[in-house]
Amino acid sequence: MSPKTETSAIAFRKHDHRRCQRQLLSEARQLCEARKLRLTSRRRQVLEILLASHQPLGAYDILAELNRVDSAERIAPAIVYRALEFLMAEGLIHRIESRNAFISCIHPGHHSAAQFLICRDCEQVAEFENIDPGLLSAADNLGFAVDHSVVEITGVCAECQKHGD
Amino acid sequence: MSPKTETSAIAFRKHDHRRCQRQLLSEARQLCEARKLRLTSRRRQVLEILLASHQPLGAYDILAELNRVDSAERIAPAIVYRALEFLMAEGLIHRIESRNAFISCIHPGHHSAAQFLICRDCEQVAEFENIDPGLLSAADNLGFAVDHSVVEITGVCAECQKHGD
DNA sequence: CGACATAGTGTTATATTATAACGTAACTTA
DNA sequence: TAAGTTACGTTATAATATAACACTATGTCG
Repeated sequence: MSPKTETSAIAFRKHDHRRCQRQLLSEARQLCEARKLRLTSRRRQVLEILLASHQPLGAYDILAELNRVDSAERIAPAIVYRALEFLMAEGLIHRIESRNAFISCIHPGHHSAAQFLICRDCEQVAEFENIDPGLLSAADNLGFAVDHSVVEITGVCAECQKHGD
Repeated sequence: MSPKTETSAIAFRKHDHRRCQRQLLSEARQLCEARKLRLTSRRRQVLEILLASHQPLGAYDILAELNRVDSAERIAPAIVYRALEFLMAEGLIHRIESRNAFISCIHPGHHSAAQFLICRDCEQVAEFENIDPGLLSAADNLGFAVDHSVVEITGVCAECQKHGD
């Protein structure tokens, strides 16, 4: 396994997730500061909810979590979608199209193409950077100008295979 | 441009679409016959609507088209979704996750992984077969068992670049 | 043929995901 | 502090998808 794979597939490896979480939040703060953007408390709340795991959450799951934590409020969907829009625009989270869900990015702010391996059993998601050069060269041969890529591979991770489905 | 690319990127090339359409419908019929499956008239209608172009259509677009063509009926969403489910299971169409839409498959019945280049201007979609070997080998190194892949690259095709956006 | 089993369809209702529109609050900067 | 801008809150609704159940068509075996 290459060092690159080690970093990318952190979701599928035991790691100190508290530290992972703190690290990513701190990178997000720095990034917003550098870009003169406001990581408001709503945006931070939504990011923190996503940073809590390497699993994708639906917008309404995030909404439920916000409403659970601060049970005095009754937050509406638009609020969550707006925070998600901001976080995606800044490369702090990704949308998993095949699940209508969102996940924290492990390389915050890199706008490069991401690829995901999604375990359908434990729902952990590993993120990789950089898209298939073969496909890119096919696009290039066609004169196709690439903008955005969605690469989502679903399957069963090694751990879940061990435990049986 | 390789011969493979020529075939795959048919959507981005001038071609006799009538013939393309007839050919794919006939392949679908043969495939269902071979598999002892019923290509009922509903299923055929939905397939034909998708075969009419190399553009993805939403389930509700298909529904509207069914209701337009046979204005006596008032068809419900479930009917369309059921036909789509059958056609996907048999590899006659694909779902484009990044658009919540469906498109006819140009290699009917091959259950192999498909990859798409989607023009955000003309909405034509080119389909390629076989997934990035680099990503597959990363999956393999992790002991990740791949089931299903979603590879959707959005951009602007050569023709639309010429015409300016 | 006729009774049964199964697969497909039609219908109603509802769940899930996402956005539009508009007013208010908070921050920023002169 | 006033004006401009950005973000938030609220209400309503749009767009996408599925569940549940009754009815119909098709196949099949006695």
